[in-house]
Amino acid sequence: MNGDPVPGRRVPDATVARLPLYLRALAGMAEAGQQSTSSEELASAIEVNPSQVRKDLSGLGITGRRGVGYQVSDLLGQIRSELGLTQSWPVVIAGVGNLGQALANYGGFGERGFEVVALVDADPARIGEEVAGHHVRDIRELDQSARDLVVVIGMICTPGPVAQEVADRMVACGIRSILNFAPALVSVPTGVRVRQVDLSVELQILAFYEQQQDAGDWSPAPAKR
Amino acid sequence: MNGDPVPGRRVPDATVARLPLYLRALAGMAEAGQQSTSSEELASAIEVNPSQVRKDLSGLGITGRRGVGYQVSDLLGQIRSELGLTQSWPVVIAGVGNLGQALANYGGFGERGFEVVALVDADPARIGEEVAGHHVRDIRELDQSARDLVVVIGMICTPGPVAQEVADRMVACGIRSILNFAPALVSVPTGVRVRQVDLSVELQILAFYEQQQDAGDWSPAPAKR
DNA sequence: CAGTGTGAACCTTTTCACAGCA
DNA sequence: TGCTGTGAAAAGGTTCACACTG
Repeated sequence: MNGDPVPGRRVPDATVARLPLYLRALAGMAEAGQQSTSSEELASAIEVNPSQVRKDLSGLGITGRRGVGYQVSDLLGQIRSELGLTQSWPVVIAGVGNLGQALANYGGFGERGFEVVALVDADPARIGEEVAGHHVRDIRELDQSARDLVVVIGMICTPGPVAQEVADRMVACGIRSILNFAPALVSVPTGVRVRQVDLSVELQILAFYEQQQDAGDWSPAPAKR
Repeated sequence: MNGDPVPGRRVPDATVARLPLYLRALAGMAEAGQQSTSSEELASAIEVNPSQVRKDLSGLGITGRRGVGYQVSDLLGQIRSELGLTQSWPVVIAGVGNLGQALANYGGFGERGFEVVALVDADPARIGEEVAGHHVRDIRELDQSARDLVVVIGMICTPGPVAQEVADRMVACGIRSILNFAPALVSVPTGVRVRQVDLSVELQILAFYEQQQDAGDWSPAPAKR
């Protein structure tokens, strides 16, 4: 199945971004008891071209059977292993406002091997509160918590202005991957990865296309993501 | 009318995706009382190449002064108008679980011209509740609400399995842009736009790169500044 | 001069087309 | 026969280099 003898080399970023989508589609098929699938079925499930699917998979060294397709269970295992989801990843959330609480309670993480193990905040009123089965701790204990729990992934759910400070603190205690929901860019030393998720950015992009439609009538609606 | 290589205005998707980032950077500058800026400053604020900035702007027909730079206030106005943020967009949220509530309370939308005007849910226990200053209404009244309030943007914050059903309902009442937070792809007729935001996808991508580092030899990955 | 505007080179990603194999 | 695997072409996006101008 895997334990990959490391087939090709570097996986294109665009492929990496699609792996979670394949995973979701495959999980659905497996749950429905489906045994095998095709590049065409996968492609339509995630809305890309079938050759794209074949390129992605073959680039990972994953191979199907010609004339037949891919084995759902194999594929599931291989992609899961490629994404590093065979282990469980402890995660810390900084900032337990509305968004932080929502994420702490969000079931989708656990299902995929991410376990929220600590919540921290700077607001004294919040410290000690119980959220999603955890005590909220003082952010100044982050160092302690992160090391104790071997956390390497942190999520920032604070207001924008303090995001950088929180990120620095995370980096200082050995966190190497940060998912930043605060509406501010944070900068980190090389070797640390940041992904930015700004909810209002997505809305603004929708507004752009909405307004395009109103303004000048383009004949064919692209309909692309 | 003709679907040909139109000389005028076709903004590349990649540019559109950067506009909200420019906007945020510019808003910060304006707030700090800064009068003018350069492609270099903007570039470093959003972490792209300066020529990228000049390409983006000139592609929008926005022009600076050679040897000088761009006027912050002008630029702000032009990008805001390009994004359609001179008007206010009424938005409806379907699903008031943790995430829906967080979004309903999220300040970042209002600042940018998105106003949450209605919350709907299918759970009888939730209907009538007060969330973020709104009564939660029965999702079956969505049609009524959406038309009354001229909503064209909807956010889906329901569990995955009902997302498609909710999307269909939204489309049926005239909503043309959907931001889908549910972990499921929804399909819609052409002319309706969907953007998918899956919180666990982002985490999975981080996990991939995290694992890469652990696994392999240390051929210094670019790690782009 | 400092910093924009832009053609051309370059790189990444997607799509096409078809050979190859169960 | 049906569907994978993959070179080759096309499209899309980014970076370079430099002419140009206030």
